[in-house]
Amino acid sequence: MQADPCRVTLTELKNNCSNCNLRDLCMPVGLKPAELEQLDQLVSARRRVHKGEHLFRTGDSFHSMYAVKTGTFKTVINNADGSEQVIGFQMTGEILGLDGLGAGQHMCDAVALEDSEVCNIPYDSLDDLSQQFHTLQMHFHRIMGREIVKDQSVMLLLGSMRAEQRLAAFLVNLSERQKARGFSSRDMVLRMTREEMGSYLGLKIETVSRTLSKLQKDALIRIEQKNLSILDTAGLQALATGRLH
Amino acid sequence: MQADPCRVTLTELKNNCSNCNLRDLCMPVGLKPAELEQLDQLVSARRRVHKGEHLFRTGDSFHSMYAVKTGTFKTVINNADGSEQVIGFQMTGEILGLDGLGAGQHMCDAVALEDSEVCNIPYDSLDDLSQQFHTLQMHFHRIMGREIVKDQSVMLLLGSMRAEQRLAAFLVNLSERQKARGFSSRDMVLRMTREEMGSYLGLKIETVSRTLSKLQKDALIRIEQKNLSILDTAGLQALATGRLH
DNA sequence: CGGTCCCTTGACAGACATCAACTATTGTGG
DNA sequence: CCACAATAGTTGATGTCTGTCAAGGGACCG
Repeated sequence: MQADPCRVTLTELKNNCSNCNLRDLCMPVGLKPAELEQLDQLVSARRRVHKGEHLFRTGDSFHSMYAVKTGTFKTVINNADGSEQVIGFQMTGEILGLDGLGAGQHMCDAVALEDSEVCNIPYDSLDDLSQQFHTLQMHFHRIMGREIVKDQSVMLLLGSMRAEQRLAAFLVNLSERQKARGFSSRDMVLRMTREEMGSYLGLKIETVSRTLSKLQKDALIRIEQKNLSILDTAGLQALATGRLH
Repeated sequence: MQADPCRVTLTELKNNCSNCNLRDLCMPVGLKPAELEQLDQLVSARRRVHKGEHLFRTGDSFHSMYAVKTGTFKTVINNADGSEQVIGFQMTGEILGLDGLGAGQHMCDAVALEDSEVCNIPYDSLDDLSQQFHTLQMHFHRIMGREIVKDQSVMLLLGSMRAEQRLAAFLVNLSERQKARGFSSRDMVLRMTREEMGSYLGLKIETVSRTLSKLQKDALIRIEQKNLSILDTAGLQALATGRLH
């Protein structure tokens, strides 16, 4: 199985990490000018992925990681029995594809939730460059470390929270990530369906719907289709961290 | 907060990865003799940790990773509301402490489940050596990639399996890891309590106990205190992968 | 040998899943 | 641009799995 180039447009636009407005969030954090220039060489191409299309699939051989330039993705694991589960949502500035490092092939599907664009980070080149620039290597390790910690906090969520708490924690997390990107932490658009939320949170779609309704009734949020407003940040946070009930 | 040397014995025994019988499982996989020798220099000290003692704690600054030489550990996350959850069990040859890479401090507690011994892998040294030996760097990345994939498969378990399936998957996983270490995949000793199992699997202790009893009633396993025998590997596997019910 | 911790089992309750019906929204082709 | 179909979301009724509460037995340790 190969990365399907069929519907995915590969745009050979030159990237420029140096000037990218994501450089404080993404790969180049803390690099010196000379190192940044090298990184620019490495991150050579961007790639457009339309809504619903795959960036990569389970089993695709691993050559590259991807930084989300614009848009949103979901990553999905396919279970042995045919069922699938969303294991993450990636937004602007976040890195996709680290799952391929272990076995040399991707272990999940990455699908665009809206028309999106990613920067290609070829692993071999990053590897080589890491050998020259210690800062880059350290930063790469830090990114992987954060990925591990992030996954573990999801394990905590799935293992020990109830539906309302899971939703609250999820929304607070999205809000914080929006804020870190300079967007409103109060109003946002949920790019995923209720079902995808549920899959990620280990809940059925009906439970997601009911719980969102309840959060709205309790005046913590206002939700209208995909448009979310957080009305009571402190209250939602308190719910998420289990300081209530 | 510092690593507490109080009760943990630091033995300055010289390690020898070259001769270690774990070298096919652990850090040195696939290294050449010259590289192995360098690794021997790096992995300088071993450390004994008695049952119930901490190898590191949440908040300890991150200097080193650890390879389990003998024994078993659990890693535990402390939630904001005081509750805690087991997020992993580490056995011989497995690496502990990768969670510290992200923020420079450990994000979980590591506790010995029996008298154990670990090899110290100082991060700075590994980092330096990785710059010299590409093989080592690649191997380190692979280890981190596997950690990420492992965590994601636990997310799958917690998000979409029912109690019986979780236990089955857990026992199958333990069995496979035992086998990879040259031990019986049929008979083993569960080093953790029912409560720790439950915490890891997102189940209460009563459910763990009941479910184990049911697996025994169905002649899939035989369990007597901490001693487990797998009677029907295929059946357990089928249950774990959801090919039944 | 006694205390503590660990485990098991039963009865009951509660949270979430399932089933079902209905509405709203999005996408498609004429 | 409208009409229709397909997809997405909401809400109610009911069922089931797991959690909670409770009691008691057994193993381990000092």
